[in-house]
Amino acid sequence: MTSQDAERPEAVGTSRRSKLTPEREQEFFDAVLDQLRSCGYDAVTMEGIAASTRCSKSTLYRQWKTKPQFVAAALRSNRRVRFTDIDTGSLAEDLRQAAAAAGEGMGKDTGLLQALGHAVMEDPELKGALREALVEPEIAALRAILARGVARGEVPAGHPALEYVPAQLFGMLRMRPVLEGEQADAAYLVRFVEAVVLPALGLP
Amino acid sequence: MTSQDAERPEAVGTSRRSKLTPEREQEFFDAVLDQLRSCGYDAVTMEGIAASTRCSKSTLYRQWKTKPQFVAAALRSNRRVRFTDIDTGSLAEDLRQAAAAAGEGMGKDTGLLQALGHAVMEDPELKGALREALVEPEIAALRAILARGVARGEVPAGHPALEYVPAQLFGMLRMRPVLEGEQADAAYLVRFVEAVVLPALGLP
DNA sequence: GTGTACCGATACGGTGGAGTACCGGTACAC
DNA sequence: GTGTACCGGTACTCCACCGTATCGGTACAC
Repeated sequence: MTSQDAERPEAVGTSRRSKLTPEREQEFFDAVLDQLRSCGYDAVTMEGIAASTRCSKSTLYRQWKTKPQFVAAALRSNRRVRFTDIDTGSLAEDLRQAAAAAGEGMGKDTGLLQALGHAVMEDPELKGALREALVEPEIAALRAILARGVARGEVPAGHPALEYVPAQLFGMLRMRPVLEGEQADAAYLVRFVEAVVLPALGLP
Repeated sequence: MTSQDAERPEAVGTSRRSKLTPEREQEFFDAVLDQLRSCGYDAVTMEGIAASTRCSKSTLYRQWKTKPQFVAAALRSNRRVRFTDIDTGSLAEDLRQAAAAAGEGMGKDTGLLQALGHAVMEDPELKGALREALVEPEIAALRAILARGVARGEVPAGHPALEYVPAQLFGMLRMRPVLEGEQADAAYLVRFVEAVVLPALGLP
């Protein structure tokens, strides 16, 4: 219960006005993201977050001016790319691993994408944070995988199926729950890659 | 403006208590659907719908007990399938036409799907209405197209890419706006079908 | 020890939407 | 013509949330 900061090496000489530790801040963000995923954007309330993290609304409003800014900050805190480490030397295998990685951990990010749906339309800051935190890094990493495959000569440059690969992966991830009522897990996505993506690219 | 019922054969002997004509009812539903598409579920308010259709909240609440029930009724009124008329005798051409049809008119339905995102989680009635009105009919029609192709021998039965076709189409429709910021129009979807779906099925 | 500045709690004003209640008008039945 | 039942309008209660203000407690600086 008490402030369990122990030592916090980065916050020594610098002028950190807020006494909130980064860990504490992350607690807020995690609460926001959980709430977003489970109940949608409108269900994220400053009062709810304050209550569930045992802080006060004042504290939240001291750090972030408005709710959209708060949510945007939480999104940015979530930035982390899953596809960057993938580089097996074979495009087919890279794509399989990307599919597996997507299935493993990305139900979460897809949930966020879903939750923010229309809220994004109205607040440009939210929109920017969403793209910056979730969409663009993953897309870029995926395109890098594809570019390496092209550079190795596995697929001819400009192959018409190339441009659709990222959207296909994300699309399947997003649509399977809607169409079939089941999560798009790693096994499903790997099967999809092997049944559709690889053949479309002319790979075995 | 006046009650333009003319004749309404179904409402003769039976006890139709409400004096609302079906056309009037459809006005309400259209307002709900428009609002859903443009601003999301939480933006649909009984007061807003009442105002924009020049009826009174009382009227709405006389017909439907709660807002979710009202929205569900509106969804069900929207049921209409777009893919059923497609049957050119060639699977490739059928899929091209389906893609075009999807691009033409279905930004609308996809908008609904998006708008209802999480609201669906909380109200089973809404969830049922959504599936019943939007998801299942289109999927079924698409599967029928595929089954005809299989029956004609254009694609071997059990081809692994078959099961993914509906999700692919819906997925692209849904993800392009997110990933590229542009609508997935008919031309885009037809190109996608030709670049990915047909090759994956082993069609020219 | 003293000061300062932040934290957590709580109370408050303001807004907006869900439902409800009531009322006058009117179309249709008979 | 009279009655009935529904429609549209409006006013109302209730409630949840945003964002602000105020206050006591306390950790840390010096």
